[in-house]
Amino acid sequence: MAAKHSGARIKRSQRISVVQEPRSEPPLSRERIVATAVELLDAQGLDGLTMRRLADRLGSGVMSLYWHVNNKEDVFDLALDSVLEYRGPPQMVESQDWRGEVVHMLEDWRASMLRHPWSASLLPRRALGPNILSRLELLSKTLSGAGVADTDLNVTIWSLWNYVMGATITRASFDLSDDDRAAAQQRLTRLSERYPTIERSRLLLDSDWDGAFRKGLDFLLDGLAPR
Amino acid sequence: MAAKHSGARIKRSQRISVVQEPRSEPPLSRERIVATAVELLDAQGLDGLTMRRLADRLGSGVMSLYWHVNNKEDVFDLALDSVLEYRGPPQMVESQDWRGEVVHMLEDWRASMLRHPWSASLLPRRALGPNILSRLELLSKTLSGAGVADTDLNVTIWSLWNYVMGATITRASFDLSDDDRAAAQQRLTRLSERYPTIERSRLLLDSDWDGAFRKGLDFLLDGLAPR
DNA sequence: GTATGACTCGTATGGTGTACGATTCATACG
DNA sequence: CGTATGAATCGTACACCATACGAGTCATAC
Repeated sequence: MAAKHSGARIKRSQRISVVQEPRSEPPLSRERIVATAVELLDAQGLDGLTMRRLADRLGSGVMSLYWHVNNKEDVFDLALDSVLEYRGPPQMVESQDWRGEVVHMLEDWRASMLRHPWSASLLPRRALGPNILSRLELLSKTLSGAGVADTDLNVTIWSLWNYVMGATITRASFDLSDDDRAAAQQRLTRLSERYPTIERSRLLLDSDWDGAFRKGLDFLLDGLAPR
Repeated sequence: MAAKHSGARIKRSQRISVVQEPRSEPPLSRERIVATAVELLDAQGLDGLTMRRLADRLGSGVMSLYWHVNNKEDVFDLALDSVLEYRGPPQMVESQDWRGEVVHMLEDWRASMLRHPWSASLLPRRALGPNILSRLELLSKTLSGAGVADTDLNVTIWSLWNYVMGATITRASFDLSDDDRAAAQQRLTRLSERYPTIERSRLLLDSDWDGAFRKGLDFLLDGLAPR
């Protein structure tokens, strides 16, 4: 069999099918599959994506998907990276506000993942796609330009990565289950003699996630800032 | 049907079975199931745990498990929390080194999860069990006692949580696939014109995970330290 | 006209979680 | 001594899953 994905995709002339019943669907393509997979993931979560449902939504047979895609993991990888594109900071001017740029990129990163809550928990488990690598490259360049020593660069980047990933995965998980969180806090209140401090601070009910993310990020950057 | 788990477990008198073929296995119990599930997860990973394999390893029928456990999610929850117990800092003396205590607990937490690499990616997706709540309680108490203002307490705790979770999930995932990482870096080298900075710093090959964790944690604590 | 290769799809296989009902057996009570 | 009760075990069955395989369709190139 020839290589299935030879790079260039051949344009198909419009279909003048007479024998088959008319099918309004456009032809399958990797792009359509990925876009539909993202829809499905957004609607039904990680477990909601099955090849059958994906094919149904595309109006195609299940096995047709495998022409455009190696396997289900492929679908995950492509959907994930398609959601992580970064368009850069708003203003065109060459800003010297490195800290602002870093914060903007990281907040945008987190927002992108929260728009597709399945993506956060997927990212660490899959290979790094081009869009996420671009983000890391930009982060490296900015920090390096801001004076972070080469010997500290990797630690700095991984610290920021860790913080963003932890924050977003946690937020995305807890967000899915407001009831669970209320139940957890209730359980906690019943056990307040065992966990008095986190009960008192209402740790699990604190819902200003965005503010907490920003504040913690500021603290972290304080610690990381070029000395 | 009566409640299946009524708290106290009835001791069974020893089996003097004559009719059945002798079975060396001890009777099923929640504890045995959880312990075996941890074994299986350690050996085969998250996807390796199936109710059938679990029953096989226990020498029991699949459906017998459901007497002791509600469903597969239950098994995950119980296995997860069983792995997160904390025994406290080594010395008995009432230490005033709050920072040392925090670092010790967080490093132990990370180490516990890395001993069972499936646990890290599971933790944010499941409800918080008693052992992890105890860790949070201890963290809260220590920080509060160290002078962190009540208004900053939640942000501080979540920042540490985020950092630890992100670091451990990432480490556990990358650890599973050394080949993948080498392949990724090779791919990166081929694309070094697109990602020059992270190529130069060999971001993906830096393998001093423990040192990086500790250094980043120090930076973070610098930022969080009571001002 | 016919050969090629891009593309689609039906069927089949071996896996999954778990609902349901039958069965075994130790104990409690007449 | 029954016999009734409920804990515990397990076989079977169902619906769903990813995907291997091979057969089919169709536009185009020669």
